Amino acid sequence: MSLPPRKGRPTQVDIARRAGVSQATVSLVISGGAVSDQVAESTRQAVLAAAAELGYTANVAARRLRGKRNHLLGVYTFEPVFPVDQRDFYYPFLVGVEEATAALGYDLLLFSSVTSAADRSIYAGGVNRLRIADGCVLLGRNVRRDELAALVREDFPFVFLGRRELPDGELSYVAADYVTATSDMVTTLAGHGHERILYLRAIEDTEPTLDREAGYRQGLATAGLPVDESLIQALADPAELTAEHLEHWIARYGVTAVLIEPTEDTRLTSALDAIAATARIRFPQDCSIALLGDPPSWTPERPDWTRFSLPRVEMGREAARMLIDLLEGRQDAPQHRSLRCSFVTGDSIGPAPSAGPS
Amino acid sequence: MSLPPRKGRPTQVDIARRAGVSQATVSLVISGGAVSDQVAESTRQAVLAAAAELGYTANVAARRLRGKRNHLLGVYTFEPVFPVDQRDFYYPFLVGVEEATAALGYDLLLFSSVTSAADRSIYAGGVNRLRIADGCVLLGRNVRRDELAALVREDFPFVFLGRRELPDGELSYVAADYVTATSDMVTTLAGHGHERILYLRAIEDTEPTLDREAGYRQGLATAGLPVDESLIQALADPAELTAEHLEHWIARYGVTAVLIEPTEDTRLTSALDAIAATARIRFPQDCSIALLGDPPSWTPERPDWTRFSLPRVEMGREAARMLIDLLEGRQDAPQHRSLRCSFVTGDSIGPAPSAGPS
DNA sequence: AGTTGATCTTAATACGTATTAATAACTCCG
DNA sequence: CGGAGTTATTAATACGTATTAAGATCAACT
Repeated sequence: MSLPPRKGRPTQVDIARRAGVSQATVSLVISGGAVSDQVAESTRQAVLAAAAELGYTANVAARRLRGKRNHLLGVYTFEPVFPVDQRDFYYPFLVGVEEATAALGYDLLLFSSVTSAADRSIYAGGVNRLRIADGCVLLGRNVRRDELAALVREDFPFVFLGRRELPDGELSYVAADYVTATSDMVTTLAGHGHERILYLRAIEDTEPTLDREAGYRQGLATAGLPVDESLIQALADPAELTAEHLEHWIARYGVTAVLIEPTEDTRLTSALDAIAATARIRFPQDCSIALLGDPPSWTPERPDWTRFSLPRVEMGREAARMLIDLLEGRQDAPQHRSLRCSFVTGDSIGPAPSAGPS
Repeated sequence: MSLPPRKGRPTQVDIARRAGVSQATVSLVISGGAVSDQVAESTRQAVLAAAAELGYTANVAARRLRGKRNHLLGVYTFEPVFPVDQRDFYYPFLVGVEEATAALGYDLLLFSSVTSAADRSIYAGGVNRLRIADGCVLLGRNVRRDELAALVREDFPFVFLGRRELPDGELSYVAADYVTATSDMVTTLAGHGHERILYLRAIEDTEPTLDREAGYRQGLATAGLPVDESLIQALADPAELTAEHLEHWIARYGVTAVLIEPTEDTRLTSALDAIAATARIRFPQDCSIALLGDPPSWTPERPDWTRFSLPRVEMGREAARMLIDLLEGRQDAPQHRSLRCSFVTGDSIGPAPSAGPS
C-alpha cells in the first residue's frame, strides 16, 4: 500500500503507481487538456486523491521544456545602470512593461547582471544571454547597433522602446511620435506670433533627434514659415547654453523662441535655471522656451517648462503587448507603433515680443 | 555552409550539426563539466564559434529539469500588486534586491504574473513556478503560511524579507530589528519624563507586531517602569483613532505618549492628521506621538513624525546576498539576520506634560 | 459472429540538457 | 604484432511533462 518512493518531490509517475494507472492518464487528469474529459470519473478521482496524498505539484521546468516556452519576458537596457531608480528617465517604461507583462501572464526578467558587468555586452562571454527569455524589450539611448543587428540576424524576438532603424534588417519598436509633437509645438509658437524659432538639437543623428528635426521643419511648413538653416543648431553639451549665448541669438538673429531637446540628466535644466537666475533674460517675456520632451525625473519642477511629454508608461505597456503578440504568433512582420505625446502647457512660452531693443 | 535550420531558438543539436560534432561534446564544451578539459582544443574552438554564430544560450527549463542552476534570482510578493510603484512601501526592498543581485552577477526574475483571481498564490495552477529560478526572495504582509510551509518542505531555497516563523520548519529571513528600535523609542520617551506610554498595536499576531510588543516591554523594563497591560491596546482599524478616543486615554489613564504601528496605507496618517486638524490635541505639547516604523510615502510628510525607519534598501541587498550564499553553498542552515532601524527625530515628541487638568 | 463505434487507457515520443559508460583512435613498448 | 594505456568523442540515458497515435474493452447493430 504505502510503498516508499520517497526520494524527492513526487512526480506523475509516483501518482500513477499509487493510483494504479499510467503516467499519461495522470497527466491528462492533472493538466486537463482537450482529451481530458475522456477520462472515466472513477479514475479521475483516484488520481486526484493520490496526487493530494502525495502533495504533488507540477514541475515548472518540465512543463516549460515541453511547452517550448518559458513565459519569461526580458528587459535589457543599453544604459549603464538598470532603471529601478524612480528618478531615472527610463523608470516609467519599466513600470509599463511590468504592468502589461504581468497582466498577460508572463513574468519579467531583468537583465541587470549583464548591465552591471564590466564587459557589458549582450554577448558577454560569447553567448546571447537574452535568449533565456522568450523575448525581450530593449531600451536605452546609446544603442550598440552591432548587437541590435546581431539580434535581428539570429531573429531573436524583441521590441525596442523608441524608434531605431538598422541599415540592413527591420526591427519592431514602440516610439513616441516626436514628429507630430514637435510640429505641433512649432505651430503653437507660430500661433503666438513667433517667426524666428531657434531649434537646439543634439549633436548625434539618433532617430529621436532626426524625428524632432523633421517635426520642426514640418511645423514651419504648416505655419507657412520659411526654414532658416542657421536656426538649427547642434548643442554638443547643454552646459554650453549660457545667458550670453542666448542673448547673442536673440540680438543677432531676431530669435523669439527656442526649442530644446532635454537631456536625460540634469545638465540642460540646470543650465536653464542658471540663465533664469541671472535675470538677464526672462522667460517667456524676452524669449519663449519649450522643451521637446521630458526633463529628467519628476524633480520639483519649479519652473514649469512648456513641453511635451512622452507617454512612457503606456509605451512600456504597448511594447510588452507587441512582444507577446509576436511571441504567440499573432503578428510576425516587424511592427512599428508611434504613440502621441501630451502637451504640457507650462509657463515658459508666451506671445512673441513685438520686435525690440536688445 | 549556411544551412538554414532557422526554426526557433538554437539548441545544442544545432550547434553540433554545424560544428560536425555530437550534442554531448557541445554540452561538455559549453557547460564545462569535470570532463570538459578532455575536449581537444580544436573542437572546443569549433563549438564555441558555432555557438556564437547561432547566438546560442542554454535553455533554462532544460537545465532546471536536469537540476542545474541558471544564475536567476526570483522575487515574489504576497501583496496584491508588485511593488514597482516608487511610493509603494515595498519598493525600496525591491531596489535593494535588484542592486545586490546585479552586483553578484545574477539576473532578477520578477514573479509578477497573476494567473487568476484576487488572492496571489505561489502554487496557482498546481505548479510552483518559483522553481524556474534558482532561489527566491519573498515579501509581503499577509503571508500564506501554508505555502511558506510547502516551500520549506520541498526545500526550495528562499529568503523572506521580514521575520516569519513557522510551527514546524525553519526558514531564512532578513528582518528589521523591531525589538531594539521599539525599546529605544520607549527609553527615549522615558528620558523625556513619560511614564504612561500607550502602545497601539495591530490586532493580528504577526511577527512584526509581536516584536514591537516585546520591544515595548523591554524598553519599559530598561527604564524601570512598570508594564500596565491596559496600556497595550489593539487597533483593528486605524481609522478608529479619533480625537475623542485619544482624549479619553489621556484623561482617564494619564497617558502622555503614544506609540503606534503605522499601516502601509494612508489610514493611520490620515487619522492622525485629522486629529491634529481639530486642534483639540496638540502634538507634542499635549501628547507625544511616535511611529513604530515608516509611514507610507505617498504623502508629503508635512508633520514630521518622530519614528524609526527600516533600512529597507539594505534589507533587500542583504536578502539577496543571503540567498546567494545559500545557493552557492557558503551557508546551509536557515539564516536569520536583523538589521538596525534608524531613529528619525521628527517633532512629534517632547517632554511629558507636568501632570494636568482635565 | 463479425463489423462498426464508442469509450477509456496507455505506449511512445519529444522537449533540451548533463552525465556516465562505452567506443574508437592512437601511442607506447616489449 | 598484439596488448596495455591514453586520449578524444559519442551513444545512451534520465530529468518530468504533454500529446498523439495506437491499443484494449465492451456495446450495439447488421
